[in-house]
Amino acid sequence: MTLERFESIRELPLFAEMTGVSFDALTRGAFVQNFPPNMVMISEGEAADFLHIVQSGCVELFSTWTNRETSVTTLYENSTFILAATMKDRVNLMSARTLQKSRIIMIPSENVRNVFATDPAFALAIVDELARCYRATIRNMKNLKLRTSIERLANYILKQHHRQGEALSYQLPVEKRRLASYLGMTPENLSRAFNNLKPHGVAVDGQTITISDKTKLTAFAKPDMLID
Amino acid sequence: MTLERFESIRELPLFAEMTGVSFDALTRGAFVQNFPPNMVMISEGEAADFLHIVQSGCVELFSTWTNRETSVTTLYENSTFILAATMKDRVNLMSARTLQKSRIIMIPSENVRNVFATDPAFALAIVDELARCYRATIRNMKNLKLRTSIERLANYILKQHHRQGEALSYQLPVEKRRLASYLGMTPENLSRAFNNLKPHGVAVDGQTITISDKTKLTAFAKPDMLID
DNA sequence: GAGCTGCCTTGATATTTATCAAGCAGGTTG
DNA sequence: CAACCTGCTTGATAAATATCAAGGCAGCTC
Repeated sequence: MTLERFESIRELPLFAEMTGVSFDALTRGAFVQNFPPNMVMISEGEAADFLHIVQSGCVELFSTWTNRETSVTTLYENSTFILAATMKDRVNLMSARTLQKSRIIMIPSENVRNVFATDPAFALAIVDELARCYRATIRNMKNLKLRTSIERLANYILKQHHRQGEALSYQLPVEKRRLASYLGMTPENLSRAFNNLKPHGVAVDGQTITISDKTKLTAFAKPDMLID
Repeated sequence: MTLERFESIRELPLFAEMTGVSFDALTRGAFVQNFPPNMVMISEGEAADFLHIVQSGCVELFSTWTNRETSVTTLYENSTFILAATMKDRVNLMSARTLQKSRIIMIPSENVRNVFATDPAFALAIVDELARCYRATIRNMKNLKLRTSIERLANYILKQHHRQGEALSYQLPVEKRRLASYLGMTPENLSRAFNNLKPHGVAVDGQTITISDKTKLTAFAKPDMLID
């Protein structure tokens, strides 16, 4: 029987098309957990025992190596994570921490693999999600390898502008130091990069970004369908 | 009926577990094509009409942006590519060129999607392959963001050493300029990076790498299960 | 309101990486 | 064999990026 607390995810693309029986099988043994901000929920190298879904709040995936750390991505409401490790029954390659108070749904990995084998609609949704995440990562890597840090920032500003309904003025969704890490630079350099973008039509005041000349910014950023 | 020329891939993990009927449906309309070296087979932005499999030879996936180019990965015998774009029916995010004379098997993307929906064993194999590629890309990105170019080279040398049966002396499998691009640096810098590794137990002569002090090299490279 | 604290910014400097310009070596070709 | 290629290397220099050290500012706490 489907518990009420999982209703919120039933309509997500990943679960919408599967049968009710499959959904019940999937959520058997699943649970919801509340986390305070800045809490490491998952450490890289651990077994992926649960598929995670952000019900509310915000989660950062990051990785470390010899005292260095880098932010890989930030996830918001309705995003899933740990899907690839779940499907392959392997350890996580990334760690996860909450950035805000967050509610996370956790579905036993074994359920995911079992239902995958029996419900074709779910299988299709899983493949779709995996392929989407994979392609997003390829784009991310192209961004890192083909652009300078200032170009990456310019394109980030344009993408956020688009995501926030084409608003010419908007708030950054994350702290600057995390943005810096996501874009592959230091916080100091991010500050300087914002200054470098002034002549290209960008004004910054705290968390507020204002695009004063979108044409100029676009000309500089050269956004690309196959990266952004 | 399965044509003889596709027998060679029947035993690959991606196709081994599916039914004969499914395999026939999959390879209907498929074909084999021979390419000379240094031939661009696929350009990013094009529709992914075929799933590609390297039967023999060697293929480089690469990407370009505003007159810059970067090598993303190099594929050898029995590797598939364009799988994510095939499953999502989207354009390719990367271009592909042969590095040597190569035989490529091309399977219509529509067949792949159709058989995915009807053959659970194939569906499982597809997900496995996608998740594997996705995780490889995450590792690649961690390598790029968490390490300097010299550290990346040191770990590359160790990985090849392992791949080539722990041989302390071996040939680089690709040209140095492509290796440089793969590792996210210029050919000039790759040369200098090799020089920098001399005191860490690496000797280079043309395409031949010799590890003279594996302990020292390993201490410098700090290889990591979650990256390499 | 005084004093913290954490994040961001700025300036000075160092390191890393790229660019530009020769030059070299091995293989190919006329 | 000489004249090319082409890819690699080296040196000099420039650009990009990181590090270190203050300092500023907003939001807390007491």
